[in-house]
Amino acid sequence: MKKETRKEEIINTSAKLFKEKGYSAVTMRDIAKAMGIKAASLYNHIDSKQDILIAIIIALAEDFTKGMELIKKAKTGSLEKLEQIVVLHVNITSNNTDGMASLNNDWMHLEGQLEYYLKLRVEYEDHFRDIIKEGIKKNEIRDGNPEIMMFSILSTLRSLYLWIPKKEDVGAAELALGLSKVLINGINK
Amino acid sequence: MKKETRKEEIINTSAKLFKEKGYSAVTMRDIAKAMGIKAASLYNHIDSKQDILIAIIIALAEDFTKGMELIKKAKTGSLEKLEQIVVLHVNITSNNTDGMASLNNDWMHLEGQLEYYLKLRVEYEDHFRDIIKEGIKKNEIRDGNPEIMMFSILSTLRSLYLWIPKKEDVGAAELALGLSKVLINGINK
DNA sequence: GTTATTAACTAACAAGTGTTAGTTTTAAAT
DNA sequence: ATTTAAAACTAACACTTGTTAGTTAATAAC
Repeated sequence: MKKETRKEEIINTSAKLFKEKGYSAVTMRDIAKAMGIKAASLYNHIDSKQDILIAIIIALAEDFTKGMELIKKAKTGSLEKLEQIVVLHVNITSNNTDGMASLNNDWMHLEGQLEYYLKLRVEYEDHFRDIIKEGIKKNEIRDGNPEIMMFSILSTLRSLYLWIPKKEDVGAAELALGLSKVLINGINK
Repeated sequence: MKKETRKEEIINTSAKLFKEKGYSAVTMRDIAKAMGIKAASLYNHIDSKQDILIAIIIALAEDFTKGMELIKKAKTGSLEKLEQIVVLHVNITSNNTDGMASLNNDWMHLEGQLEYYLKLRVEYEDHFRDIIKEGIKKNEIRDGNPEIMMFSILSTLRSLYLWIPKKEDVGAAELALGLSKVLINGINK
């Protein structure tokens, strides 16, 4: 655990505020006040408000891309791959619930990097869908609408940032296991 | 279909813009421009920007509350009740995808009615959880963490507003059916 | 055809926005 | 002790924000 730089402090403080009110509703003065300094002082460490948002979102998006690369490569079955995706989301989200709020809700306020972000997201979803389709073909996954399946699972995983902070008692491993069970086997007896 | 009043036009236009950029990033001038009038003219029909948000969110929240009342009363099994909840979400969301974006993402910007909104939401979730717990007790639902089950299903249903506009070819009934299957039975073969 | 009523307009306000310039303090290096 | 660099400060800028006041145009009622 190396101690975070002032810049990282700004980014983390901003992410926390962005989670509460959204990027547009948070002012540079809000961020400064939360750190006990003046707004102008922030500019000794960052170039603009926009740069803070980019730092938060792009780092996370690339984490997901890297994780998906590994899962794609693995020579495991479709259901194991889906379980690994669940673990990926639980892990990344556990480490940065605040940032995940921006990734989910404030990506449209990206200015220079919007196209890059969208590219990463589309690729991620394409790989996700491929895993499901492959599973259906190999008879490991029930025959159904793969679009609905992906939407359902991904919606749940994308909402984890809201849920994890409220359930601190549930460990990451336990949560991933419980989620995998529900997402893969449903709730029907 | 009675023709919508000017006030309703403002609310619907606003909801559409709020969905794209969020409440805070949309200005009264944006709303006016989208309607081909000047910002000041909006105030002949509404009292404040805040009132627009309240109109969008509270109406939807009360629709959900009413729907849940009916489902709660019904003398059906737990799984049927869950299916009815899916239908409720699909129907309300299909009729107002734009408004659902505000309900999900901009509720924290409610000023006078925030507590009321939160009360409705907590009650809704309480009833939802009760249905799952009842189902487990009656052996209709797999024995597992009811909190995770509710979170998973509700996350999916709350994301419908993102998904329905992209899949216009899938009808409401068909979607509700496919979703129920996936949420209740999972994807495992 | 005059009168109300509705809904648009122009102009402006006070407060808040991100950001810059220039200066002072703090702390480390020589 | 002096110099240097990092990080804080004050003050201000140009612009945008929600909203109000006062006025004019369009529509319906009599």
